[in-house]
Amino acid sequence: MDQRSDAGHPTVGAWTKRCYLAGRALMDSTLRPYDLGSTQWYVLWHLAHVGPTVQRDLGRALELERATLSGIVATLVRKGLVRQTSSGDDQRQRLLTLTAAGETLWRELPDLSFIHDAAFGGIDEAELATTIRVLQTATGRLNNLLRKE
Amino acid sequence: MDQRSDAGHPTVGAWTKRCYLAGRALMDSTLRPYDLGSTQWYVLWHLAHVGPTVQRDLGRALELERATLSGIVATLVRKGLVRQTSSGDDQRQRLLTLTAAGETLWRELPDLSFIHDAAFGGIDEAELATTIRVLQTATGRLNNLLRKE
DNA sequence: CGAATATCGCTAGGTAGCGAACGAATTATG
DNA sequence: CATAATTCGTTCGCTACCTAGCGATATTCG
Repeated sequence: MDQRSDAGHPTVGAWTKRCYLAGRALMDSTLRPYDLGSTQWYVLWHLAHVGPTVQRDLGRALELERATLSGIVATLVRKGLVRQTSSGDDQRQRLLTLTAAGETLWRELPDLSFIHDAAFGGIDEAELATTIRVLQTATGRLNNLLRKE
Repeated sequence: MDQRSDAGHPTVGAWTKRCYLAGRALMDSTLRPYDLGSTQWYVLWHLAHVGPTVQRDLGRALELERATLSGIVATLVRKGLVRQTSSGDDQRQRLLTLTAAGETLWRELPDLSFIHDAAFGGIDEAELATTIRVLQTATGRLNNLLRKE
């Protein structure tokens, strides 16, 4: 979504895309030596910090569709980093746990918080708050339109 | 790239992702009846407004890698909407032109500018300017880090 | 209780993005 | 001029997002 105006001057939409893709690119390139994608990293992060999690809850936490997470988990299982066991309560649910290999790899991984700091560190707090409010407003409006279709 | 903080409160990065994805989702769902993706729409837009364009220049205008655009153009060619001819000057270059079918389809397509208006319309100009500046700064920093790797 | 409904995870098929590597063509350089 | 370096577009293989639809399980409700 470039959303650049006809005149070619920069729009909020265009910068939103650029910024999102640049951040993801830096995450990806940092994680490339570990053969890990950015969203795979978030799954490991969650399992390492929160502990074993039912797939459904993980999907809600990371704001991913079931199908999307399903594929990412399959990759991590194939790599031997995550284990899927059937949860006792609900036979449909799958409980996700880090394997020993997953825990070992997690300890080797670099801290990725430097990316957010590098991007937004030192910027005036009020301006950051404004940015969040604008993006939040726009997102809400877009999701409203989406739901009405 | 969620980039949500450990505490879980919203970060600029998280909202950047949400906003970008919400905008693209609305574009995609608007274009679904025409069996067209958002970036395909941008290619048609450019060819309809600017005229026949060398693939390389189109890639720069839309800020897409050669490989990415290559695939998108292939799809549009397969659909019979765009024609690829070899440019006279440089035998490597490929000139892109709308076919008759492409021009016909373009005339039927809805105006998508309502999306940007719906998202950011009515928001204080100064706040929008701040948002752009923050995102622009962050993007620049991220790209700097990327280049240094 | 039994039937309709909802939810969980998976598969299939699609778009959009990337890097790496390659052939062909062009440009720069020794 | 000949060779080296670059550029253009393609292909390959990957991540990450989506919708639609399926089977199995839970839940709700008549």
